Amino acid sequence: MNKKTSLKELAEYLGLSQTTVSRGLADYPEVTERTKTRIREAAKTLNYAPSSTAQKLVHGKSLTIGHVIRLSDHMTINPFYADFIAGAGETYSRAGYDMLISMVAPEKEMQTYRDLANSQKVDGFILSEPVPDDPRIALLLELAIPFALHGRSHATSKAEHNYNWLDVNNKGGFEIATAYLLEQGHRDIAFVNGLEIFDFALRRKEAFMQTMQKHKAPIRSDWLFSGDMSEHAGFEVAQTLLSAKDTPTAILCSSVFQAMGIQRALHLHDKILGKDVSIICWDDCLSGFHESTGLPQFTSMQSSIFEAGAKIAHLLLDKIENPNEALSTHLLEAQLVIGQSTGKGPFYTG
Amino acid sequence: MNKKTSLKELAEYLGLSQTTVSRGLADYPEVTERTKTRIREAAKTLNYAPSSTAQKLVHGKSLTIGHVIRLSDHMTINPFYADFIAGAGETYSRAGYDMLISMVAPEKEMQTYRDLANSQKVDGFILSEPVPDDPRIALLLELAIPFALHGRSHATSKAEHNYNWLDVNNKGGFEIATAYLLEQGHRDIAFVNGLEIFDFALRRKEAFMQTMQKHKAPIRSDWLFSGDMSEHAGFEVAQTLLSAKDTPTAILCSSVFQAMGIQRALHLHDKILGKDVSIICWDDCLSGFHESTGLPQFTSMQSSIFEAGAKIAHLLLDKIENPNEALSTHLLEAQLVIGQSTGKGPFYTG
DNA sequence: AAGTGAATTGAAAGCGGTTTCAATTTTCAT
DNA sequence: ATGAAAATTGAAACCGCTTTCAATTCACTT
Repeated sequence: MNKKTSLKELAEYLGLSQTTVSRGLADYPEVTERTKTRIREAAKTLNYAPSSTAQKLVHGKSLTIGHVIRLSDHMTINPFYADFIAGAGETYSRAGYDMLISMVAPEKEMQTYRDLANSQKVDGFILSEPVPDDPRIALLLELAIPFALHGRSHATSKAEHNYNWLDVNNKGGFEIATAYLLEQGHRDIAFVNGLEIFDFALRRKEAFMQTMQKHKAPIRSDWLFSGDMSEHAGFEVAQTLLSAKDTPTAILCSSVFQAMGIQRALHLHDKILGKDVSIICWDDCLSGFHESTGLPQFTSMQSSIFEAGAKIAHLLLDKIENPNEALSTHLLEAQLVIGQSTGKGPFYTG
Repeated sequence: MNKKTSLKELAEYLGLSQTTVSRGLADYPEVTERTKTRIREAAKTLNYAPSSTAQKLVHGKSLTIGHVIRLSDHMTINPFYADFIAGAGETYSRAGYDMLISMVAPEKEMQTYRDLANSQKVDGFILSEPVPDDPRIALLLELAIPFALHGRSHATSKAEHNYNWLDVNNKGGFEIATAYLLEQGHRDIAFVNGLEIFDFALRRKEAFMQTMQKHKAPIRSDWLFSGDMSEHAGFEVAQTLLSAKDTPTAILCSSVFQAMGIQRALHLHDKILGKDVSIICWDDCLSGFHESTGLPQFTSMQSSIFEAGAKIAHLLLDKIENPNEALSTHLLEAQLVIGQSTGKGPFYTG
């Protein structure tokens, strides 16, 4: 239980002043190379490392980025978030920043942002899964703390958009997906969305509706679903769809999980995926789901959420280190990747 | 861009000393209720909150727990870890601790532990996914920093076991699972393990082998697999199994993902799950996979990894706050939950 | 040898709090 | 009113580091 050595002790041990030792360790030019070496060696033998707390205090920055994660009713964390965070975390550590993660019940969420900002535990935040007029945005603008938004938040009032954001082109992506299904000869397409309180889900819906209309394809309101992006939710929706007397020939859905649930239901109803029913899903490229080996199972719009995390971390760090620079925003494009879950529809005109 | 108010400013504003104000905010008994109220109100109007950095410095603790996550080759994060962290994080915030997550490439892992400990950024660590003779354990014991281990690490040398651990009873769980399959009349059972470098995988294998032997059931070495706990890995294994001329009637596997991959292969081979082939899998109760609604799809050994996270966080905080107390260890039991993936085998003797 | 500018080094202030210990004010019995 | 005890308050030290600014040492020129 060796108590940590302090700078003072190290300086005494060396017979130097704290000043010189501090400078030597920080590689200041005015310290002789000879003394620097002495200092470094002594630091090594005494196992000295500066207290980051003390450094933070003197520099007035926490060098820490906050991620507040709202635990849902079931006290769980969105699996996509893990990959997102991995991407961000990698960038932080490269830049010398730490990542502080706070998991809180929904009702404490706002206060958590307040506390973290006021007590200066973090220099900035990353916000995820925005809803329109997201209250967190208003709060953080009020607190005047830097942040970056993963996604976009439609603001009804002409509130300032004084923050960096990064989003994937949800609308463009689902336009491509819908158009692809139509081109392949599908007209009876069901749409299984995420929860339509979130900005991304609203954009995806817009894309589906507009593309269907543009191509004069019928939109059946009983084929529009919105819910959890879980396997179970996908299964339930598909059960409903497949039990009706007329069924769609294609389904556009919002997550790989939903797609898997739909697939399970298809098997139950003896339908063949990619033949009787085609599926396109949004794929955030969650790790461990489809190894790079092997053909992708589902035709999907792919976009790496890991990469999104890394990029948005950069956006935030830029903002923190150059607060007065122009805003930067970033729109990632999703790729249509043809898998085994889509085939020609009844209206195909080669 | 209101600069943060400091204690000094608040004191001046109130015409009091910093001492009194600090005490007032900390609710010391020697401060009159009247002044306390004054102080609190002033703090609110000036929007004052103490700098956590300064507090940490004076108290000599960081009130932060470190989780170091090794990013694998594919720069991804184990999805189970998300739930585990959610459980731990919840406990931390309840106890006034923060969670610092560091994502690092494998080669930097050890140095990261060193740096975090030496710079006193964290008061302790949680270690996950131990291997036998885990080098991290040796390191942290040497650094004399508290930690708790999620899992166990078989130590060949009689190294000190001077740390708290929490594990789920992997061996007991798979004994139950194997025995259940045997009781149901299965003898030709394949075993699909996780990577057998990890402690938990070794224990599970031991359980399978011993239980099979005890029941005089044949163990076929070409039916023993070890690999990633991914959907893809499960699929590949099942493809191999089902393409051979004789196939097992049951498969015991290590994760829900593997089970799903196996299920996919079964469909491809026109085998019916729970009838032609039974599956039992280990289920860490990952969020979003099976909602509480609906029957569980797979027969499985269930254990909540969220709960494990919460419990081990307590173990660690205890250790930090009472360093000299006796060690505590905890073994969670997994529950056998009968789902739709198991049925009677050919040797069933009702 | 003296003087000058450059290269090193160190004392002390400061970052923003907490806490010890002494000083001041109140309270209350005499 | 007076003094002692109790209740409040505050000055200053301290946590461990960085950095300003002044002091010292050194290298060279004249």
